[in-house]
Amino acid sequence: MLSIYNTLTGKKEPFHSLQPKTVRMYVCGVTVYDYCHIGHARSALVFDVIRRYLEFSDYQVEFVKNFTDVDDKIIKRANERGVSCETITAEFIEAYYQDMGKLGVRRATNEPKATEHMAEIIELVSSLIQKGLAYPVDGDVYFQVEKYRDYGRLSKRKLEDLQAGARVDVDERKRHPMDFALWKGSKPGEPSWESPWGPGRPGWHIECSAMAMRHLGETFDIHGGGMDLIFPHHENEIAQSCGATGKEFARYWIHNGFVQINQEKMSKSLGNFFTIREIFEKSKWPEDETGEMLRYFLLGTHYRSPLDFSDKSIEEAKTALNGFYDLLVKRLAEPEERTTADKGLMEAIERCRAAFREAMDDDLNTSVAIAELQRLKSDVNKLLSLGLSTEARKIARSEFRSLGASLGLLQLDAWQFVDKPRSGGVAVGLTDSEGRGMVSELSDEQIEQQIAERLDAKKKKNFAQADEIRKSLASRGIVIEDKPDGTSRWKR
RNA sequence: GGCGCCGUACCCAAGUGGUUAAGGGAGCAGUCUGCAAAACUGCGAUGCAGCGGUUCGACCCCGCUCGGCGCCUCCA
Repeated sequence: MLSIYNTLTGKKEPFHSLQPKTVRMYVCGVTVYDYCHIGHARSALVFDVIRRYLEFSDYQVEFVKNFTDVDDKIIKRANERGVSCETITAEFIEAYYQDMGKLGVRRATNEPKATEHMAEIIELVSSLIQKGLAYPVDGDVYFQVEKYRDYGRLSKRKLEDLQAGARVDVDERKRHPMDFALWKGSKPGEPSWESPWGPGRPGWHIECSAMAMRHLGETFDIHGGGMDLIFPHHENEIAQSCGATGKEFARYWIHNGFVQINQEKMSKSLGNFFTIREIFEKSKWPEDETGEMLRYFLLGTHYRSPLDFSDKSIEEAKTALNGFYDLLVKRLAEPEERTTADKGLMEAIERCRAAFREAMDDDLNTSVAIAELQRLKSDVNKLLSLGLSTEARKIARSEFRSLGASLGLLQLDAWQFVDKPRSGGVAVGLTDSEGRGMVSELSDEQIEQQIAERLDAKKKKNFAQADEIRKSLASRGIVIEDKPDGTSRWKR
């Protein structure tokens, strides 16, 4: 039974979907005016994993993630560049897909844009005015927070407390300083849509309410986003949505913790951020491996805890991943007739499966889930030396694959090599390599040739020459491992 | 000023009112090996920021102190 920490109640709660076997969830996406940084990556990844795990648990998931494509910052960027807002948003939506794709973040089942939901937004604002929860002023429309009883319920704040520390500009036209814009009258040169209050554009919060309700209904299961969205964004969404429908909006509110740099929140305003593409560009590893390293690193900490980003932590993820992929390759390279430990494998798998589920069921404890995968890795390595049949190896492989899939890990092509050995050698793809660029200069055949020469030298006890060849290959990123039977395997 | 979070070994990071405080990385020692590499085995917090309290018993509950962070404005 899955239980999830619900920001709304401040507790871990058993998860029950509204409709059996179906989960409807909405996650706040990004405002598309710039490249995404690792913080965005973490958020996207967390909800990607929640979605994957729900599917792994036999739910059908209707997953809606929006793009905010009308916003001050977009307008600003468009003006700076002298292009249209559409040009900007199209560019960064494309970049988003590229970056998240590299991280293995699957696309949501629905990815709506604010600009495509003006009718729903205007309708929602109108109904709030009708209900006396909002008021128009000079082409703007504001939500009147004092009229909504439960304002502050999500962020656990009282209106008075908010006011005391408020750093918002005093606007004479607002009835209460915390009243927020549902609709903004447009200034000349800004994108605008016709409305009962004149030409304008929606405020930030209303678009999410409108899109969520349009695609998931008035009440749905999960609403997620980064912790910084709790206030005011999600608080306002609740006020608008519940205010308009009189019904509950989202039932479970899930928020992920921040990525930090040296213990400080990573953010645009602090300037201490790394973009996703920057990390891929700087990485000395191939793209899919870098993606998985990042993913492993980001899932190594519980999703609600802060997470410090550093090069070192990424490298550590690499080392840990090597262990997994190396195991898969090993199983391939050494086919086996014996079945001595087959039974032990089944027990190990059963144990792992149960522990893995238990961990994930406990508020998505990916740290423990990964630890269980590690334990299985260790178990299998031990059993392997006792003797696992080819069939058993296949079973173990698919177990790693299926458990890994719910985290989006261990899905790399390297895995496929298990079925297709490459001329005696094995390309692992995850190894330490200096001068990776030179690797491609050596074909598999050339490498095999070198290895044959080395084995020959070894047979003649000419270890100096054998070591020389090994060294030479190593300098080109080829690592040789001698097997007990006198042959060698290699990897890049 | 208000609301909230965190402080676990060299590093990262789970966790529980009471059996050995997960797992990974690094390190050291050993098995294997011509030597390596990989794998395996062993070692590694008598203690979970500090001080009090509750309790038969606390790292886990309560209070205080110190240190770090977040939100209250746009923010994943």
